Amino acid sequence: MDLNKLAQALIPDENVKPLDYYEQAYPERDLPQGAHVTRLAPSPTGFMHLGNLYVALANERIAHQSGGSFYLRIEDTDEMRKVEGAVEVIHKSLKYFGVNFDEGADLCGNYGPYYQRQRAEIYHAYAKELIRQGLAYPCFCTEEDLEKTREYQTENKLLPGYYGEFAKCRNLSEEEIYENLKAGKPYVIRLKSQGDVEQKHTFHDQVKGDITVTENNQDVVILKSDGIPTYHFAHAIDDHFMRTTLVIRGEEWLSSLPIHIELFKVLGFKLPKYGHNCSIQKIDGETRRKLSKRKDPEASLTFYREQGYHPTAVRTYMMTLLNSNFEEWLLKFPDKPLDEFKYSIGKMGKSGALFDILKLNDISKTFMATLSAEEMYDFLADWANEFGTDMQKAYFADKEYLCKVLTLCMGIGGKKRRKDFVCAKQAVEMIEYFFDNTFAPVYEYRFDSETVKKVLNGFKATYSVQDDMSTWFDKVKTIATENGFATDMKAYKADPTAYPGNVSDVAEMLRIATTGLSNTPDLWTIMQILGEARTLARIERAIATL
RNA sequence: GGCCCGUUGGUCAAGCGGUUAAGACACCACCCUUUCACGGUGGUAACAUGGGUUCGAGUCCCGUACGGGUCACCA
Repeated sequence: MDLNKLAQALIPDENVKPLDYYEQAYPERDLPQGAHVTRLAPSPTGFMHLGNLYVALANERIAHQSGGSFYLRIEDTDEMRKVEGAVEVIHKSLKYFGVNFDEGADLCGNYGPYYQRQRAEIYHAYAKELIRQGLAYPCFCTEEDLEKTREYQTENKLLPGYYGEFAKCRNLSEEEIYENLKAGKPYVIRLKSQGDVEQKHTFHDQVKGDITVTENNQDVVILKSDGIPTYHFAHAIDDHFMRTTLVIRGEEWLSSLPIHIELFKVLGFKLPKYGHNCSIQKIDGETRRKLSKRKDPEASLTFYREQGYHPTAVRTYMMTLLNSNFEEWLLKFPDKPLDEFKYSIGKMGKSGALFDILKLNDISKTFMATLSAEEMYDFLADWANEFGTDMQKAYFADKEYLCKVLTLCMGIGGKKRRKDFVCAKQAVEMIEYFFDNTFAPVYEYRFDSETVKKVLNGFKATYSVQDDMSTWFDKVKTIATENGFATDMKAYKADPTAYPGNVSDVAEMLRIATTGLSNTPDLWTIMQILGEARTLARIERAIATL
C-alpha cells in the first residue's frame, strides 16, 4: 500500500506544515536545572470542582517552587461539554484562591495557542506522519459495528475494544479505503497499536511510586470524524510542544497511561514525568465516593465563595490534604506565608482523603482570628456586596460602628482572640443582633417568666451606660442577691441546691434579653456599643413578651 | 468481570525491620472563667485479614476481604 499517497489523501500537505517547523516554533524551554513546567488542563464546562483547585495547587507549587512555569490549557475537544464563558470562570475562581498562571489561555505565552481547538493543524500534521509510517489508519466502522464486536467480546469474555483481530479496518485494502472515501463514509483515524497486553513494565509514578503498567494494545482513536483529536492524542502533542516536564493529574488517568506511553513513543517524543493524585472523597452512608458535582454542594468552588470561606483558609486546608508534612510546618510557622512551605510531590497522599468540613472550619476559624477588624470589615463587606441580603449590606454603611462590633466579636485587644467566625456568611449572621432592623430575638430562658421578669426589671431600674465594667457587674450581683441567686461561686459550688442559680444565670437572662442569644462576647461591652437607649429598649421589649 | 491503585483511631495522617505506634481535627473530662468562646491539662480510640520470611513485622513477600479507579469518536 502506498502510505504516502494515503496520508496525502487523508490530510493534504497544504493543510499542514513540515514537522520541523513545529519543533523549531516550540523549542525546549530555557530553564534552570530542575525547573518544572506544569499545567492545568481543564475542560471548559463552566463548573470548577474542588478537585480542580487541588490539582492546580499541586502543579502551581511545583512549577513556581522550582523556578519553572505553570500554564493553563483548555481542553475543548469535546463540543458537547463546552460552555460559554467557562474560561473566565476558570481564571476567576482560581485567582480567588491565589492560583496564578504564567501563561496560557487568555494570557500571553510562546507555546500557544492554548485552546486545543485552535491547534488542529499541528495534530493533523502528526496524524499524517503516523499514517505515513503505517502507525495509524482510517477506520470506517460505524457505532453499530463497534457495538456488535463489544457484544461478542463480552459474551465470550474477551478483552473489549478495538484491537488485533477485532480491528477490522486495520486490514482494509487500498481499494476498499479509497472506495469508502469516495463514497463519503465518515471515518476516524486510529493508532495502529504495536503493544502487547502480555507485556508488563514497571513505571515510576511521582506520587504512587513504582506501579506496573501493561502495554496498550488498543487501536485508540486519535482523530475523531470531525478531525478533532481525542484527549490522548492531544495530550501527547500538546505536552510535548508546550514542553511540559511534569504532569500531575487525577488518578482516573492512570488506566489510560499505557495509551499515553505508546503515543509518546510512536511520535518520537520524550515522555514527561507523571504524578497521579487521588481524588477527594466523601462518605455517603456506608461507602466512600468521589465528591460529586451533582450531590455535594461543597464539590463546587463557588460554594466556598458563597459561604464566604476565606480563600487562604480553603487553600490551607487543601494543603493539609495535599502534603502530609504541611500541617506540622504550619504549626511551627503559623505566621509565614503559605508559599514558603516547601512542597514536595513525594509527600502527596497515595490514598484518597475524605473531605472533612469540620477540619476546614477549624482552620478557617484560626485564620479568621488573625485578621484585624479593618481586614475583617473589608472581607465581610466584599462578601455581603456579592451575596448578602439588602439588610446585611446595610450593616456596612457605618464602618466605625461595625468595626467596634467586630473588635468585640473577634476579641481584639483581649488576652485571647475569639474564634467564633468561620466564614463570612456565618459571621454576618452572627452579628445581626447589633442591628435593630435585623434584630429578631427568640427568647429561650432557662428560668420561669416570673424570675426573669424580676431580674430584668431590677436591671432596668439600675442600669446606667456610665457605669464601668465593675460597677455594672456589682449591680448585676445585687440583682442576683435580691432574687436569691448565689454571688459567691465557692458557696454555690459547695451546695448548688441551696440556690435557684448563680450570677452567671442572671447574666445569661440579661444576655438573652438584650441579644436574643445565650452565646455572645462580653455583655457589658455589647451594651456600651448599643448605648443606653437601645439597651433599655431591648430590655423592655423582652419584658413585654413575658 | 478484566486490568490498575489503595487499606494505621470517627477524620487527616507520622512511621521506612526493634517506638510506651507521633501530631492535628472531632469527641469526653477537668482547670481557667460573671455567659459563650478562647486557652491549658488529661482522656477514649488504630496497624483490614490469613499465611509466610525473620531472633524480631504496621514496616518485606504471597493469598483473601473490603474500598476506589478504569474499560467511549468524554475529558
